[in-house]
Amino acid sequence: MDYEQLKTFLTVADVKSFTKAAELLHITQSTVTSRIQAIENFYGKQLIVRSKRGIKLAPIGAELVPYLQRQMELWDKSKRMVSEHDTALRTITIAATYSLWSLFLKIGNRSLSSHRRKSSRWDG
Amino acid sequence: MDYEQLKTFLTVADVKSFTKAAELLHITQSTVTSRIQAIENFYGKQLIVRSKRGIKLAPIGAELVPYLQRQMELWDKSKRMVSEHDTALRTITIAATYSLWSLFLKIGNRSLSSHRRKSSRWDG
DNA sequence: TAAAAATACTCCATAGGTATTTTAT
DNA sequence: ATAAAATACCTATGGAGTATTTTTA
Repeated sequence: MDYEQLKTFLTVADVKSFTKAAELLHITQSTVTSRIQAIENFYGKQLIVRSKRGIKLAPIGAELVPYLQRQMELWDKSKRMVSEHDTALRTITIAATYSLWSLFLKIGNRSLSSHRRKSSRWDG
Repeated sequence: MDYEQLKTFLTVADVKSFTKAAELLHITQSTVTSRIQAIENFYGKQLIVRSKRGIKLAPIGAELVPYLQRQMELWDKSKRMVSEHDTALRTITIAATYSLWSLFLKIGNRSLSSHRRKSSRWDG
């Protein structure tokens, strides 16, 4: 399970729709489906119940959400730590919880550009 | 970044060797190299300094470790939650920290068998 | 040399897309 | 007919291995 899959799961859990989540995340619905399947395979259990009238979280899925939110927060925090490490600015930590997840999504994720190093290793 | 990459990074950070980490994790050294590179790409920064006499954590890498340990704990906790969800047993939570990481590795990770469901979706 | 990490290369699995199908309203 | 999720299919990327190379002790 990776970062994108986790984000997708939390979004689906929040908006209770695969299609809606896909729009918010700017990916296709089929990608949402496969990411959710990937997470369900990771845990070896169905986390989301697809029923006649829309979807809902399975009990274990609901139980999982706060843990995964916390994990997501840590992930983002660590990303922020790294990206702000050399900017001497000590910025205010935004203590948003992922319960207002969809708001966050509208703000958008500033994509951490994958700046790769050119210099040779072994150069300590 | 995913679970395996994170585990690999923490192992390398612990044993301060790619080769040793590879043995502990039962993967090849080249896989360790590429997983570390993947994490460094994720964060967009070098986390491990390869120097003349072995490797060491870059400052930001060291700063990151406790956060990533916490994240790993949450990950494992969530896996345990799910796998123990239907066994009525309320077992004792093992509150091991990942500072004794290599000990854990010797015990080995019981692989969560990827038990996939056959029944059709849409059957709520 | 010997040991450790990086790299080149290959193979295969997975991820993500488009288009289509299934299911229910 | 509409809407939502699943599936089939294709392509491209990435992951993991083996073997080799580079670098330093």
